[in-house]
Amino acid sequence: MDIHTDAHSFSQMIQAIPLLNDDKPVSIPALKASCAACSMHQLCLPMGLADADIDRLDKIIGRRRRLAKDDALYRAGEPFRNLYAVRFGHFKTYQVNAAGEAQITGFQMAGELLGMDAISGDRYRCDAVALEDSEVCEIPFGNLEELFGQVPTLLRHFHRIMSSEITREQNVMLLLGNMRAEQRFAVFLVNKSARYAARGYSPTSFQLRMSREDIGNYLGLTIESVSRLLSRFKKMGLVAIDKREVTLLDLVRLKAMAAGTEQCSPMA
Amino acid sequence: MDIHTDAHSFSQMIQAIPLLNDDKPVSIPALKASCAACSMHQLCLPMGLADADIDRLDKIIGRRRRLAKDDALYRAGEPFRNLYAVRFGHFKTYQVNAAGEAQITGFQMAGELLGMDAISGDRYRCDAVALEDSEVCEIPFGNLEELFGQVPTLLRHFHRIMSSEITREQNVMLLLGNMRAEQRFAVFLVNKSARYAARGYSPTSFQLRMSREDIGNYLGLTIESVSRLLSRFKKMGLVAIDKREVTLLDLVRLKAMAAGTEQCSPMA
DNA sequence: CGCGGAATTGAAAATACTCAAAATTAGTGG
DNA sequence: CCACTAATTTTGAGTATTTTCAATTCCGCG
Repeated sequence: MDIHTDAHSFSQMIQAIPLLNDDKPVSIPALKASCAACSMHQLCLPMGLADADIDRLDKIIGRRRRLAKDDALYRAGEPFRNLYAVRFGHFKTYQVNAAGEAQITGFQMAGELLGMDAISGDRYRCDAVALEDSEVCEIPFGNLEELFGQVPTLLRHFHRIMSSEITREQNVMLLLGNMRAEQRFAVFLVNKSARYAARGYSPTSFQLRMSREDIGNYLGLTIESVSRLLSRFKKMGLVAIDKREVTLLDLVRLKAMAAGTEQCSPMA
Repeated sequence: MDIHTDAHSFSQMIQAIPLLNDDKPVSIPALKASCAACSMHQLCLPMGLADADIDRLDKIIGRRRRLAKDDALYRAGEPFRNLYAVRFGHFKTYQVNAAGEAQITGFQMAGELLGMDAISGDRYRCDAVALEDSEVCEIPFGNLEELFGQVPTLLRHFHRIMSSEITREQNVMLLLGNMRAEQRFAVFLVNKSARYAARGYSPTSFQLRMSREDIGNYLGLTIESVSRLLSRFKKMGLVAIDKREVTLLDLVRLKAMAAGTEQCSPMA
């Protein structure tokens, strides 16, 4: 309901952001992306590509899309045309079952690819929603497929990305299938830590972009359990938390808990 | 311990199976596969390929491998060279965490592809173990990648297969994240039913190839819970079971339970 | 026929959930 | 900018589903 206001203030904010395109004139409002200039190109699809090949990739990349908090990038059932690479901001993807209950299947951050689950059915399989004001590169999949024939390095990297997504999901299955609540939560925090570290941010201090409810849903726990877990971790000196700003005070112990080597007292 | 005996009797059995290769002389003991002649080629990698392209695929396919029950097709940590397509038999794949606990991430049957999670790390990420005497086609991934450049249809289908694997795992996340035990088990049965139906087998009567323990592990439940569930379903007239031979007596109601539309009484 | 692994069943315990209320935070309008 | 309202989060108490531990039973196999 108040998304409109958000979107408006966000579009004002956008004006202030310097455009990174410099190679060619920018057509407004359809911003074109430039992988070479993107800070995420070491993590994203163009990883490891020669400059010439990055240019070819740039040519097929569609416009950028900006989304305000709570905007849907796509929704389950919509026809699949594009993959999306997150430029900045954060997203969540979730599936909705027949009974209308949602399961969050992932949280995505800058440099990560969205929409790969849609390739097989020609329709998006889940909803992708921005957790904050965000920007993505639109990657028309048909064009990408054509490019695969010309840039084998790109194809190989794409396969690696899809493969890691499979691996990531297997790790979540492991988490949901045989970890207790406290271990799940430790894994969650340590995983966030590592991903921020990979992007040059602090591994011990970051903002949780999602609500407690989202965390709980992702971890297969209720919001109350997440809240209690957080309180307990705080009491144990493992973390400090102010609103959604987390500081990991004892990353060593958190990692041990995530690995299952160490455990703390019951919920009490 | 009696695996050796199994393997021996199995290798005897193998002698009796007529070889399907006819194009060229078969080098023994490295059996070559022929996709065109394979009963699974409508479900497997060659799906939708023109005859000429199937031939090209055949040329790169490595030997067939036969495995006795409990044999490992590959183990986590081994270098990744091949994908494997199941010709007949059943497999399970499982990950082992730092604490040594396993989580089964999938059960694979004829026509399904194994090893896709290994592409990103150049090593297998999980163990793949035969649930019964089985056979796979070895698909050297390097060769497959070369073929992708020449057979775009094959590439597209490969992407669809990887994408469906992502989708499948998302569905398991949904199952583990927010379903009660009885719903999980109903989903499990209905899923098996559909996959057998797709292969021309009865959707209402089939053998569970895995132990109760494997089922429990996969569903995030204990073996005791699975056993109780089975007893309850039997008492309700939903299924009949003799050892590992299941008959689904009320597929409609099972589907409703799987969808979350209907639920039965608590564990009592 | 007896051994051993797998499966079933029962009783007790524990983890996490539900329901409910209070406290905190974010958003909105004056 | 502040105050008010709505939403989110925290905390508590009681409950329920599933687990754990233990004892049988069932079956395949030697």
